[in-house]
Amino acid sequence: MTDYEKIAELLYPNIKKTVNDYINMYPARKLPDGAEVTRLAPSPTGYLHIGQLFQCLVNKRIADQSKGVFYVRLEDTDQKREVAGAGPIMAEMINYFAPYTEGFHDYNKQNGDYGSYIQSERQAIYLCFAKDLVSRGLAYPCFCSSDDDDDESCDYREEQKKLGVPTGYYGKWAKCRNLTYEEVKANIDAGKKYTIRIKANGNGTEKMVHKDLLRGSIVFPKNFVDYVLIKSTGLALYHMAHVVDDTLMHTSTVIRGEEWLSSVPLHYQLFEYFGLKAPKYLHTNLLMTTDANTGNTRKISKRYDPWADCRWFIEQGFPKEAIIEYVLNLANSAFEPWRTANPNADINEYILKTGNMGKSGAMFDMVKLVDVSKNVIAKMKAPEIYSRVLLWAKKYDITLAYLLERDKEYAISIFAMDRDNKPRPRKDTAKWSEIKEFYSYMWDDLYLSKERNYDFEEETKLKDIKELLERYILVYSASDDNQTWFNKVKETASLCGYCTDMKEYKLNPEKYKGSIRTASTIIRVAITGIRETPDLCEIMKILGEKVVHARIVETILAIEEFIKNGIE
RNA sequence: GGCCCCGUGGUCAAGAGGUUAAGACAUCGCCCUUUCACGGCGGAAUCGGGAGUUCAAUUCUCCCCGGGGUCACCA
Repeated sequence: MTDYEKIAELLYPNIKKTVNDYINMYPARKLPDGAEVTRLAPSPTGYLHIGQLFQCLVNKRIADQSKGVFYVRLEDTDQKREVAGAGPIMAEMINYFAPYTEGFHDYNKQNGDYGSYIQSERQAIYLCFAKDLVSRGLAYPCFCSSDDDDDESCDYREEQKKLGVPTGYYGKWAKCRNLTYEEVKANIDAGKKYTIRIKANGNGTEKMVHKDLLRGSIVFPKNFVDYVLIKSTGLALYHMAHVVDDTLMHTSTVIRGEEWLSSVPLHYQLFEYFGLKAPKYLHTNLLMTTDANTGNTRKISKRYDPWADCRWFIEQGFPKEAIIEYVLNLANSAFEPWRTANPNADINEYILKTGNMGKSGAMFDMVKLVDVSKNVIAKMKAPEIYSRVLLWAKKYDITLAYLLERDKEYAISIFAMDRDNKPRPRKDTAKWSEIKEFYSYMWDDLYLSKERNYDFEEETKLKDIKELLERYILVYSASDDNQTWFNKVKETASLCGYCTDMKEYKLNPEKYKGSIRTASTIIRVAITGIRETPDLCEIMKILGEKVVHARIVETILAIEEFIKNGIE
């Protein structure tokens, strides 16, 4: 037995399995040629971040389009940062946007043959791999930390900064690197806690090449820092878990954010030490935003940007297709031309090519999302909008939900306005939360409960409004078709001195009180309170004779009141 | 500061030695129109800077500058 083997036994007498045992336990997946196995590995520290969704969608697409597998693994090795209950909620969100079968769903619900998909349950595996490294002298126990906290008590970092050399545990600062069996044993016997560190073989000048699926060849100095692999608690760090898990779970391509690029040398070293083949890597760009206060570009943060949390978009009522489309568009610029060419194709038919993904940080543009969302909603028919809005409203707006359910047909007819019967549908709704306010005049419950604030045009005189409405109410009939309806509006307008021909009006505006636009606006405002609405004739038909009548009369009365008070 | 990534209009970006430097969103103007939205037409707006290589550089090389990431017993 070598000293290394003796140390390994001393540290982990109960680990009997070998690395090979585990490797044999999880044989390669049976998948068609070219199938990619990808994963999302969130840590349960909060809720799904929009940047994670970005990673998630790319991973999912790459797997699906190659007939491979996309799975979810919970990286919960950091108990300190863990937020209770966050894991299952994250899984639910991932599943909402990118349905998956294999992996973690809940602490008592996992699917797949390569589990556990919860890292805290994999401790024995990591320790086995660590023991293997220790027994071969490629890793070693380090006692440099103080007993009760995770702060390295060695103050070598300050010294290194002063010296202007890279910070880290290496070289002469790596005091535990060459401890003998006897020294290790003495420390252990003294009850000292220890971490396991990799014994790096780079010297800071030796180079290595990483071939990234997106970024091409990148030259790094070979890793020369003895990073911690196993914490003093016995739990693994990301680097160790990544190498072990992605090997055992047979991940073919690791797609992760650019923030991981700088740890690639460490990961390669680990694979090399284990004699394992590293997966393919793709390091994506990062999602950014402009800081409202400083004007600087920065990473999207949960602290400052409420929309960093994916739930925000759902609460706002953005359809998930819109969110997916926009994020995919950010990930891959070829998406938008594809969507233009295939407006009705299922999003799962899109083939995402890794070569033309963006390399530089992408600004998250809410305005563009809104546009994408409007287009997505514009493709929906009224019944679909109805069920979508209802589903949303049940959770976020019970008043709306009540109105929708009270009279389903009525609600659908509202959503059908300027939409189902038009070649080019309206594009004015981006999210469900806008619906209630936008169509508030369509429900008396909402309309009557609000303070009336007639939005007539400034220059229109009250007495003229009154006159027009009084005349119009006499000819109005709920049974009129669109043409008849408009003819009546024109006749009334003409009688009151408005010009019904826009060209004529533009030539001689002084001859008239206003144009047919002015007259129409008066009726529109009398009925809806506002100047901008879908087709007025349709609105009046849906509202019905009684309501239209009541609203016009109410308006006339209100105007009389204004006039009485000397307002013109 | 060391190492690494990135740099085309306000935003996402196509272009890979020779182009009037695409397209989408936003913005401005006009048209259509009973309002708004839609739609149509048009405008303004971009190759970070400097050296090289070349007959020719947005495109290749180098330097600089700028932005970002990372240097934890976090992921």
